[in-house]
Amino acid sequence: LGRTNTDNLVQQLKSVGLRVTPQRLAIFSALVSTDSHPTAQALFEQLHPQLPSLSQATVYNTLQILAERGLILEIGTAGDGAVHYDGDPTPHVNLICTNCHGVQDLFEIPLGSVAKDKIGQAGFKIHAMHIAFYGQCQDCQDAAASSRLSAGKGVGVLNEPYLSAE
Amino acid sequence: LGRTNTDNLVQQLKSVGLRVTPQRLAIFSALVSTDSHPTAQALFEQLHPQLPSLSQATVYNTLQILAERGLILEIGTAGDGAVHYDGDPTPHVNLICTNCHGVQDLFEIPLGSVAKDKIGQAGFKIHAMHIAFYGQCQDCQDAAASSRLSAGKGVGVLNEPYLSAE
DNA sequence: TTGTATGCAAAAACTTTGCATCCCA
DNA sequence: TGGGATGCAAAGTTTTTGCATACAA
Repeated sequence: LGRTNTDNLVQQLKSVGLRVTPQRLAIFSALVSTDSHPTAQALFEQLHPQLPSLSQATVYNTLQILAERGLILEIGTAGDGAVHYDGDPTPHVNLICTNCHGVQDLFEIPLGSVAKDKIGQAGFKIHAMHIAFYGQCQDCQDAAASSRLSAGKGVGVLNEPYLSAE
Repeated sequence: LGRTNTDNLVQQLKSVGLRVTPQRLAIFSALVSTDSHPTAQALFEQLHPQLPSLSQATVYNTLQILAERGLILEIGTAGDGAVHYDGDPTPHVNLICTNCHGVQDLFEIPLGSVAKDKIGQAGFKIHAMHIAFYGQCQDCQDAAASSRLSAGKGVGVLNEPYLSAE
């Protein structure tokens, strides 16, 4: 991994108010560098040989905080029992195989009647779908506003249209 | 719950080749009757008092098989560590609060620039989104075709456009 | 230096499994 | 009756927590 890329990751960490540690950089970098969608366990096993001092707790904590700050994306479950992570938080579609639990990405979000064609091109047979927006409900916003408890640096709110009409 | 409603659930179970047992009916019915998106644990705790013989394993197994057959929907994680279920498999958007982990439904799927307005009406502030299609990847289809191992009753494939353009 | 982040290990929580029994079709 | 479904309890995974130490800023 070149310096440029590492610098970029460092910038991102700093931009959301996180300290830059070797462990964080390793975890973040590994996730961003892969097209797979690993679990905390998988990342730990991948990194541990090179970074023997790394602990599982750190991996879990780090992934959680990176997702919280919007640097990575938490993918629910892929049908196995564990949480998977996606190093690219850019809005995109995941094609999740209910058989092998693999996850493919589709960056041109296909909508309307176009969906079938695009996804069909990937040879993917759809059984079910799930669309989720993560954020804060009205109640939690109200509670936060009145209690001032969550006055820290919050993550930004997406302001653009998330989906193109075609 | 009236007889009509129960009959409907019974029909659904039979239509996907599942036997009708008191436990299944109770679990299915409880999930369909609520607007919340409970976990296996939550359903167990809700039903156990009325159905003392019910075991946790049955709840986990039943939810898994109902989701497999498309009668209910498995929602990845809501940010807590557990799998949530949605009693309505009709394609719709979930608004998941990263603070309280509550899940709201939005049945008119808002797309394009309409998204912000519709979701804004719900008072929801979006931080991230996730769109997922579940199904079978090309490799698994090929493997199934050649080995004939998964020759049992499969779930149907969605054939209609999943999302309306507006 | 100061508060965050880490490592370690134990604990908690969630989920699956094996097997004998039961019971729906 | 026969194969699927259940209950029970134990085991397996995944994830969180507490606390002392280390370290980035």
